[in-house]
Amino acid sequence: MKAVSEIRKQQGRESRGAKTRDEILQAAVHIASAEGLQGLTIGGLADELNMSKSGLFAHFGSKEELQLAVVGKARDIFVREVVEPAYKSERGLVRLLAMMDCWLDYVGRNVFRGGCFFMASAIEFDSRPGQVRDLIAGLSRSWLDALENEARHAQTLGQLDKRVDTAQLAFELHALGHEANWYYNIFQDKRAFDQARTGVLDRLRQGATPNLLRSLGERTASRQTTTRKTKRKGQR
Amino acid sequence: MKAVSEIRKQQGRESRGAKTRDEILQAAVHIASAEGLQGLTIGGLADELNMSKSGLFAHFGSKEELQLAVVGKARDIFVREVVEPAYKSERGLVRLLAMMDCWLDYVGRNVFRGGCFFMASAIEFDSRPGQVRDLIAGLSRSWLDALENEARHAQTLGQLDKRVDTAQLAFELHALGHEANWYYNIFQDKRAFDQARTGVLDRLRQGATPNLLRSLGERTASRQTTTRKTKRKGQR
DNA sequence: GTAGAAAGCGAACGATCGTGCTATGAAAGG
DNA sequence: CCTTTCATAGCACGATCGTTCGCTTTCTAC
Repeated sequence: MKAVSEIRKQQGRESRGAKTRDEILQAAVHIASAEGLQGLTIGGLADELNMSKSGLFAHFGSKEELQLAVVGKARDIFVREVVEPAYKSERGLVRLLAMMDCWLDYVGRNVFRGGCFFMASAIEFDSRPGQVRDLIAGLSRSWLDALENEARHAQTLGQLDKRVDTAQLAFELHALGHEANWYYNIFQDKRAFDQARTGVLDRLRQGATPNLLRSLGERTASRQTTTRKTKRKGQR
Repeated sequence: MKAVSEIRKQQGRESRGAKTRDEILQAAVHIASAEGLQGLTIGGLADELNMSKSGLFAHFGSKEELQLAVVGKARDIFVREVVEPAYKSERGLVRLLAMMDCWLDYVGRNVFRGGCFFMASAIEFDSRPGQVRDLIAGLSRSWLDALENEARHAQTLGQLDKRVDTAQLAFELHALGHEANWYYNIFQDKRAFDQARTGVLDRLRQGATPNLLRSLGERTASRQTTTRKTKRKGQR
């Protein structure tokens, strides 16, 4: 009978197996973000954790199952580090801005060793059919939809001009986030985040209704209608 | 003496070795764009070309050398398919727009099987120090600089407002290109290109001087100050 | 035509890949 | 305490990785 272990699970107390499984995934997610989900190797992962290959393997049964679990773990981390903090802000344009801010922050904090996990794995698996690809695509879609959703809500609140195409806005905001991650990781240059934030504010300002423009203006330095020159801080 | 083969080389006629080497790289570049530069395997590449592993290997001497050659070949293709066509346009904003157009076009034409080669390999190698990474970073930088350069030239021509931060503009245009590639490959949805082009035009329109605005307006459908709703064509 | 260089092939190397099978230790239930 | 279950370890497998070496074929220079 497994009644006790079931109860423990419900109480949040993890069984021994679930605990090491989580430790495995914790390490795996960082390796995968740097080396890729394919470059993540069972032997290498076992070494890093001082475990036997077979003992680790038994937790998943196949490499694909491990990859799926890793993606799931990465999603949990993304939710904890980005989604939840952003969702503390009030709904509407403020939350949309918070979502972008938290996202850029999470990239800059190197939450994953090798940059945003989902961007890396999306590109790695985009031409490799299978469950892993589908899962990644679904999660990417969710985040994109969340951005668009919040933009639409901002419209119903009268904070965003109703003529704005929210799908287009979400696409462009998402593009700025992606570019920041790419630029930061390939050039090791934190200016990427300044530029991304500048772009985000510009996009939002462009569609904001006049009364909201003032409140947004208070949060940041003023900016003329054309893109402002940012002083080069010369960060490597 | 190798005088004759030297002369042949100068005449553009390739030696036998150089010819097969080129065929190898041609195939390698497509595999690498889909499977990654690490997923590109010498045995698999040899199979695809009906060659022996060792015969193929002899052309490069090491896998890293092969990877470097593949990146070089990808650069040649990028120059032929994107840079040269765009550089036929007159300098200034027109050429800047052409650069973005050719770039998006090249992604949509699936010039590389697995999407834009450089985006994939940049993300794959961004946390993997070595010559390959450095080469990719350098080429990425060049393209970004080319965009900024053209924007600056547009300023000297009086086509672009001098207050525009050209680095910021290049960053945002580049972001739209990257996002289009990402979106198209992960969602198999060509609407990515419409959205990217909409964004590009919006960015350029935002910084263009009044007299140029008219000529740009002739090239495309008119568009109010806020982002216009694009009808969903429901592709795939 | 013949010598020598260049190009390509086949077999094999040690390492590492994912994946089984079996044994052993720890924990849990009765 | 005994038994059953679960977590982990050890070992070995076939496949494939990058790489080496020696041999054969093909081309080129004189």
